[in-house]
Formats: sequence, structure tokens, C-alpha cells
Amino acid sequence: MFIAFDLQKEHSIYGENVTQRIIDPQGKRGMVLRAARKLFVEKGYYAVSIPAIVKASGVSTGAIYSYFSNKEDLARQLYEETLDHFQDLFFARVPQDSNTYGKLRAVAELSFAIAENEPETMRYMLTIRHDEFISDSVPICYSEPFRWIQQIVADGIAKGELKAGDYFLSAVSFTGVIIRAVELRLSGVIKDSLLDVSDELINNAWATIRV
Amino acid sequence: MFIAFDLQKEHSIYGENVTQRIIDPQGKRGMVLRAARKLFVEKGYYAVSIPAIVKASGVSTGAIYSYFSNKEDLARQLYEETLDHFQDLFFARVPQDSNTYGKLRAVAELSFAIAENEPETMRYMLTIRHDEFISDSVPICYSEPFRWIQQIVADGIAKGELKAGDYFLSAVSFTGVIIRAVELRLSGVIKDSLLDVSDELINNAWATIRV
DNA sequence: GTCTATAGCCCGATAGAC
DNA sequence: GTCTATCGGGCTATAGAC
Repeated sequence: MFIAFDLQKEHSIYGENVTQRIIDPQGKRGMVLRAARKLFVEKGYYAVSIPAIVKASGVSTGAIYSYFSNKEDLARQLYEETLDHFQDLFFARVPQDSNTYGKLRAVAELSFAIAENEPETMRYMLTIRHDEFISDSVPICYSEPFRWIQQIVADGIAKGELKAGDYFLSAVSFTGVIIRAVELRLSGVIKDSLLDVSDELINNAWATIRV
Repeated sequence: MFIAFDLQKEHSIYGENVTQRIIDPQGKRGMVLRAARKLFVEKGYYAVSIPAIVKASGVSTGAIYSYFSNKEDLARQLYEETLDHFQDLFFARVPQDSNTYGKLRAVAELSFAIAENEPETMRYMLTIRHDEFISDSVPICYSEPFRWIQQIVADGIAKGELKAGDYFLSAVSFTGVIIRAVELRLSGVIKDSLLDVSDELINNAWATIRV
């Protein structure tokens, strides 16, 4: 809850060291990146032409090619900045000193809050096909935050706060509930705000791993 | 388990009324569809050119355009036949007379079995972006089978076999565990066969909704 | 720095031989 | 029915005016 509140007043979630990475909606470069992100999510990288980005962003071809050396470079900068931003939100907000339940609850609440308050960021995170243009083939959402969740779960099992079992499968199960809910919310299948059903979803996710 | 076994000997899963819909690997049309499916999953519809399909399938441009009126028509036939096949597997194999646990367990085992035995089918089901070329905007995996699972869950709650709560969120939670596991298996993140960890995953998924 | 205009390329689709 | 060769179109990226 408190997380959702913070996210709504945009300033407080972006710490000093994070600000520079934000895709600035004011500048032309940011307008291009935002328009491109929306279009890439909607249609996919290859289906989005530079003329389409020109039209959607209001920035001309020439200006775009002054900020980015080519279309792939644009996509790569978008990828890196969105991923960095996403990871900053995670590392900045999930309490290090809490117990296993507190940490995982925070992970889930933050995921829901980002989905509700920055849907384009979350949509991009879940949608983007890594293999479309990025050379390393690690899907975006299996990277840092996901591995971090694995660590929380592994620690929780070791401390006896979670049921014994394969920590990897437990992490998959917990995040499966959360991610599936986010996906269905972003695609409009779930009508209610995730913030309103957060408790029930977190209960369900927690049930997969609790003792 | 028995499901996995059946799937391995390909004949038994394809009933009489299903056979005609199968993408025949022998005929040229089937070779085109199989090659296209693989390429579409790997790179996305727009990134795959007709020349690329010619090369991958060994069928010439002229022959392709004798089977399909254009590239979109090819994609649409592929979509419909793969979806039909997938749904046939579901409706043919999940027991109608079982209790809630038995039905959902069968759904999960069948999902794992398809992922292991027909990875290209499952990959396509999870990967394809509906909005890339299909006019109606319903994501492929939210359609019939998913709605059917919702019904099973709703019935289970009504009969007191599942915990009370929002049936939709319960269905999301159960399928979230299953789908996430399948996704991570298909992308190579999970190394073990899902058939070997089926029991643990089904336990986790079931825990989200049981009384 | 930012614009418009356009070069050069590859794609989808077709034509015509066989 | 199936092949190769090719056309028109839209794309990425650049050139040149301002």
C-alpha cells in the first residue's frame, strides 16, 4: 500500500542516483524513446518503422539519427535504460532487513505498483523479445530481480521460514502467480486494480512456498 | 505420467477427428508451416521473410503462394491449426468425471507433457503476439482452455473443494505457476524435464487454491 | 541541431516458362 | 503444380539546405 502511494507522487520513487537514467519525457530524446517503447510493445521491433516513430514522437528523422546511430541502437538504449530503471526500483525499495515474507511481499507489491503506475515500463519488461535484437539471449525478466528473488527464497528455506524443497521451483511458483496476474492486468483481462486485490494474490503466491 | 507416455507415441493422442487438422510434416504445405512456426517463434512474424521460409522449408516461393494467398494468410492458417490442435489435446484428454483436483492435475500434466513432447507447439502458443497480425485482440492463451480452467475453479469453489475467494484470481494463481514453469523450461532456464518435477509444481500450484 | 528529400536495399507478391 | 526472375513499394539510413 505505502508503495503504491509513493509511486503515485512520482518524485519520491526516483532517488538522486536514479534520476539521470530516467527517460525524460520533456526532451526530444525522451519523447522518441517513449514513443518507440509504446510502439515496440504494441507491434514488436520489426513492425515499427522509423517513419512511424517520427509520426508518434513528433521528432523528425534527422533528429532521431542525431541521438541514435541507427534503429538497433535506439532499441538497445531503450532496453538498457528501461531495465536499469526497473532494477533501480527493485533494489531501492525492497527492505533488506525484513524477514522472508516481508521481502517477498514487498517484491509483489512493488510489481503491482509498477504495473499500475508505470504500465508502459512493466509492459515493456514483460513483452520485449530479447532475441529480436539483443545479442545475449537472456530474457529480460529472468535477470537481476529474478535471481534476487531466488536468493530470498533460498535463504528463506535455509532459515526454515519456507517449506523445504527445490528453491528454484519455489521461486518460479511464487513469481508465477505474481507475473501472471500482472500480465493479465496489463492486457486488460483483469479489470480491477492489482492494488485492490494485492492481498489475495500475495496470499496465493505465499501459499506455494510457506511451511 | 500416463499422459507423457501417450504423447510420446504420437498416434494415440491424435484421435480420428483431430487428424485432419494436424500440420503434416510430410507434405510441402506442412513443411512450410513447420518451418514458419519455428521461425516466427524465434524472430517474430515481421522479422521472418518469405525468402527465409523458402530457405528453411526447402519449398519454393511459387509453391508457397499456391498454398497460401499471402504471408498473413500463412500466419493465420498456422495460428488456427496450432490453436485447434492445442485445444483438441485439452478437450480430448482432461477427464470430465474427476473431482477438481483430478481435473486441474490433468491440466497441469498435459501442459507439461506438451511442453516436453511438442515444444514447438507450446512455444508458439506462449510466444505469438496476437496483435501482430491477428485482427481480434484476444491473446491466444487466454482463450478456450483458460476459460475452461476458470470454470473448473469456479465449480470447485462452489462445491467447497477449493478455498472461498475470487474464482478468477484463483484460476490466475494456479495457471500462473504452471505457465511460468513451462515458459522457463522452454527458454532453457529450467534444466530438468517438467515431467520429473511435475509433482512438486502441481503441489505448489494446488496450494494457491486448496481449502 | 534539425529539417526534407532521396538513395539504395530488401521484401512481398506476381509473371511466365516448364 | 512448381520453378526462377523480376516488379513495385516501403524500409533504413544519408545528404544537403537551413
